Amino acid sequence: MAPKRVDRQARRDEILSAAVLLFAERGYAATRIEDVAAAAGIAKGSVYLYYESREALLTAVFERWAERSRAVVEAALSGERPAMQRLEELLRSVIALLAGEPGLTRVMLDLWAAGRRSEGGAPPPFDMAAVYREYRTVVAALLREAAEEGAVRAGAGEPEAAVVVGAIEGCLVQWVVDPEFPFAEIADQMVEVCTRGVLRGAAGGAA
Amino acid sequence: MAPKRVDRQARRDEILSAAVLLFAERGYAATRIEDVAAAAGIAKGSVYLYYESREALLTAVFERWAERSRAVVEAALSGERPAMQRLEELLRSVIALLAGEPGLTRVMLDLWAAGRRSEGGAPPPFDMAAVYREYRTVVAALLREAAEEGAVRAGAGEPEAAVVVGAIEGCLVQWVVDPEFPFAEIADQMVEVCTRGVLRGAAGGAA
Amino acid sequence: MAPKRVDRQARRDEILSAAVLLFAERGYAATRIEDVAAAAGIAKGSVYLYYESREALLTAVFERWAERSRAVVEAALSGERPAMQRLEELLRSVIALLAGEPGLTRVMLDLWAAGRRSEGGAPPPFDMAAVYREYRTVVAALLREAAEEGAVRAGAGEPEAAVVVGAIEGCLVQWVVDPEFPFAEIADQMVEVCTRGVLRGAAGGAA
Amino acid sequence: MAPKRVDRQARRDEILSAAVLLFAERGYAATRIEDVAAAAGIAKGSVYLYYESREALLTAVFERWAERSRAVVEAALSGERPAMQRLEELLRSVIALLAGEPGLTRVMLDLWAAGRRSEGGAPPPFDMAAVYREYRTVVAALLREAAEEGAVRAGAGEPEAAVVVGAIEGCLVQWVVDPEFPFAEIADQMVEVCTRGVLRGAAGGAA
DNA sequence: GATGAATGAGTGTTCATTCAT
DNA sequence: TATGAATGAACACTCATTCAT
Repeated sequence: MAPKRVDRQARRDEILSAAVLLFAERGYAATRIEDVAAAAGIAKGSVYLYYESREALLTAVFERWAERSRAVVEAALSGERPAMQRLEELLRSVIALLAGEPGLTRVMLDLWAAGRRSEGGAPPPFDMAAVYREYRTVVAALLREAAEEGAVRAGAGEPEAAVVVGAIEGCLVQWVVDPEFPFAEIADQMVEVCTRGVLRGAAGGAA
Repeated sequence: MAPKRVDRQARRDEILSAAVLLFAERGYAATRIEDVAAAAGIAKGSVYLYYESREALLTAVFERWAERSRAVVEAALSGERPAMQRLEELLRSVIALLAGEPGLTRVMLDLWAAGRRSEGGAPPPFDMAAVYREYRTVVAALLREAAEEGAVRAGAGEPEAAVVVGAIEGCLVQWVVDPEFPFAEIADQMVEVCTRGVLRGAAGGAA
Repeated sequence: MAPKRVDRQARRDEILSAAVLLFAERGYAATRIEDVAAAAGIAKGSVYLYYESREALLTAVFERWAERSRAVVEAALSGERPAMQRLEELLRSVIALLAGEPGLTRVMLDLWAAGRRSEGGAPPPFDMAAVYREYRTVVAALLREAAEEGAVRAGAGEPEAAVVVGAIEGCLVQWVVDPEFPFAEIADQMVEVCTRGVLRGAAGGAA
Repeated sequence: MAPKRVDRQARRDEILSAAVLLFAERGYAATRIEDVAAAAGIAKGSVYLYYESREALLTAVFERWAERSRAVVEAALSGERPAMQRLEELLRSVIALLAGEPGLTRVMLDLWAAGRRSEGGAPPPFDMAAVYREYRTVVAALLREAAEEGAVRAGAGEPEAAVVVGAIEGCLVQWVVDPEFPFAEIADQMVEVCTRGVLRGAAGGAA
């Protein structure tokens, strides 16, 4: 009549954090449920009280990241500043988010990979492609707005947005592949190259 | 001469091609040695006559790709054109290489992932980080050269190079994650954004 | 008196009934303690307040059935009618019992199976063989009595009793294996075949 | 080029025999794949080279038994003797088959049980009910034929057939549950009770 | 060289049972 | 007494690798 009380969500988070740590360290493929359990300080079977399966853990990582990502995007977009300013802010926010969560970020590789899956049967448990689609849409919208405001070259659209998004993700890749890579430290250059390019005599106002 | 050699190499290549195909399709983790053997039209055990282990196959994929990559870089760098022209050519070549080998390219995910590995013991069987380091070095060198020629903003160096390299890799990611993504079709925008940025009136007639 | 007792027994019965239902539906092997608990409307752990173990549940099913069975046998045997009449009554009672408790009956399979068990170590928790031994003994006794009364062929004994008992159990098997099988509906034929056989010109009085 | 040769069917049979032995001894539920492998003198994984799954092993037992059963039935039915003679022969053959394969026979329990399965999803992997349906059909046909020949009571049909079939299965149950039970030894009584019943003076010299 | 049967370590998942509340 | 979270032994199945032929 006095059932044991447990903060389910808290426990879920603990487990997930342990999983993120391990996934980041050695990758999803090399991480056993038992490792996660041990890292979370519980028994193997207990993981299943909170997550349906090993894959559900990866999905949860995706969700944690997607949530963070969404929050950052929304925060960056609100406000009345000029579009270009909001874009720059968005880029800096995303970079800061990624730089601030190295664990979550290094799992990205596995999230990208899990988005695939064919043959086997089961469809991917989450839609990574949609995330990038949305990023591009948002950035493209800002670019168009900025073009209207005269700040950006007319005609800039999704392709340009893809490159901007890509620049960040691509730096991320370099960081994931090489922890020495100074991802956080080159935020300025990411923004600058995206806005002004590398050529000399680039237009004034930006960055 | 060494007819056996020729034969042997041919067979190695066949197997590797089969492996690339499968790795691209379903990922390294989901590809069994037996699948590779079947796709190559040989028996499971025979794979081991040509490759030490399953992982050696992935390493070989890396090597095939690194080789192609090196060739492209070298080709793009030679010649006497202005540095900026060579850089643009390099970017276009790399993009063309990637776009032209979708299979190899989609394995990139697994190559990135295999570059990690800790705890387990064995060190990564190949050094992905080195590849990007080299890319950056080459691009940075071109940027500096171009700066001396007055084409590029003074001070551009490794960080800017990282962003340029990242832009391509980041678009690659979007393509790998979403086969619908028009990677090859946005080559121009990759180059343009990297060189001139998105701002209006940025850098003159270049690119 | 012992209100707790009453309560306790009532609860035990509820749980057991839930178990019988589930065992009948999907078999003992496929029935989890948690299923039983849920079906009984209590928590998993509470089952253990009433039954030592999962196996104890099966044993209790056996006991419930053995009890019913014993009651029926005793009821059928009492009285002063001719032995043959008592035998027929016994058969009909047992058939009615089984037909009237489809749930309990369909668990028979698991009770038979649990009677085995070797190697593992623990001896069977209840003695199914003894039940059939007793059935045979009772029936054989009736047959002998009936023989003395001139109703039954002289010499009929345990073997004949086994066949009579078997006829019922065998029909039961057909029913358990195939719910469409009209077990209850062929009570007459079970009795008739056992007493008069199938041959033409069988002696009068029976059935 | 000289692939190892193995008599696949022979190996399958060896494994199956080992399985039958163990299933008979301790039941399907208590028999681990590893036990079967050990009993067959091979490694765990090798079992899977010959059988898809643990359940496939049980299905194979069913098939081995169904095959034997079918052969016996066919053999008993052929010939030109009076129907009643063929029926008796059929009964004796089936009894002999069962008595001669104690292992196979004691697995019957698990075959009966596996014929059920609900809820879980997957349909039963084989159809035990169909076997008994066929038995009844065959016996009923013989009874009708015998009735036309004047040997059997007019009107005897499926219900009577069910009882006859049941008598054998029911004795089987008693044997399975109690290895001491003299199944083989009471063949005569099974036949006699089924044909002439137990009543005195019942049906004349038949059987 | 080529084969594919054999191996057995490795792992996700289940579930009876325990026990703190 | 009742609960249900926690445990961890158990087990089916997979697959890289080996090796007899």
